[in-house]
Amino acid sequence: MPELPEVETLRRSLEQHLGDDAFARVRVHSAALREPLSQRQLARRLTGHRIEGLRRRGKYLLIDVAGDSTLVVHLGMSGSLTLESRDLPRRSHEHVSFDLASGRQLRFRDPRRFGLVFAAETSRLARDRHFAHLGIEPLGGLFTGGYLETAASGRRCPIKSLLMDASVVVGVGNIYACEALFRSGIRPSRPVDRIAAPRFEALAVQTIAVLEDAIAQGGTTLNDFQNAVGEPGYFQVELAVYGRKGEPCLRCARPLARRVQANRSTFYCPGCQR
DNA sequence: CTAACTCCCTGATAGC
DNA sequence: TGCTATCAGGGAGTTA
Repeated sequence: MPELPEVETLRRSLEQHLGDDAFARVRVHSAALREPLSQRQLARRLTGHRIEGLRRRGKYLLIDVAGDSTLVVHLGMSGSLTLESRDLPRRSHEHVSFDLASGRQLRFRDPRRFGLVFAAETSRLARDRHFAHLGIEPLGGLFTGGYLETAASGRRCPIKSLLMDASVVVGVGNIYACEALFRSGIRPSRPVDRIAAPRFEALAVQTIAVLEDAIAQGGTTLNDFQNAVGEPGYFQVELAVYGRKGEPCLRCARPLARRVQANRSTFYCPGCQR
């Protein structure tokens, strides 16, 4: 389940291994993703263009090419983007392949097809409908307790919903929301209008901390996450609450609980989190 | 406006 | 062994 740390891990591994390269050919094998893939659009914007840089916005990976175009990739639930040998046979659920000038191939694979791949004009990307409504980057220096408190004003939703609201702050999915709330001692169901300033501050600090810790470990690999060259992450061994229902809390040893909140599994400690 | 739901998809796993 | 049910969830859309 790629969240911000996994996408950042992918970005860094691509940056490291891609080097100076260019798109030579784009092939769409199956177009039915979250939004229909357009071979024509991808080919027109990418073919023959040199790769100029790799960026990330929330959970979106952005590959900028010469000529004011950007390849946008969202991994959804089960997506992967890997550098392969061109000779390697196509695997199931490989929806797009990008031949590179160096002879290698970049492949997008996504069994559950919640992912997204498209190309757009770089200079208009911020106004694209996928990005226009997005909130701030949690690791961008503006994410503070005060920011969260302001975002919460006038709202009464559970704090976990606020933390996972991409129009407030991007990149925080179910796993890291659970972990950040555990680290800050806040119960996920607590209404945002019942949280005082110091606790918002703790939550901002701990959200940043858990994301940075996960990036340092190359992300979390529960089932299938891998970076651009097929390596897994290792943060799963440091998860304190996610997936640990019934197991002892690392802080107070009481059994951890699981509740369904907003149709998502929420893991927390009934003892430590209030 | 907010909050809470539904849907999309397939692989892994549990239960019988 | 082989079936069926359940679960995983980001983001868009719908409903109240």
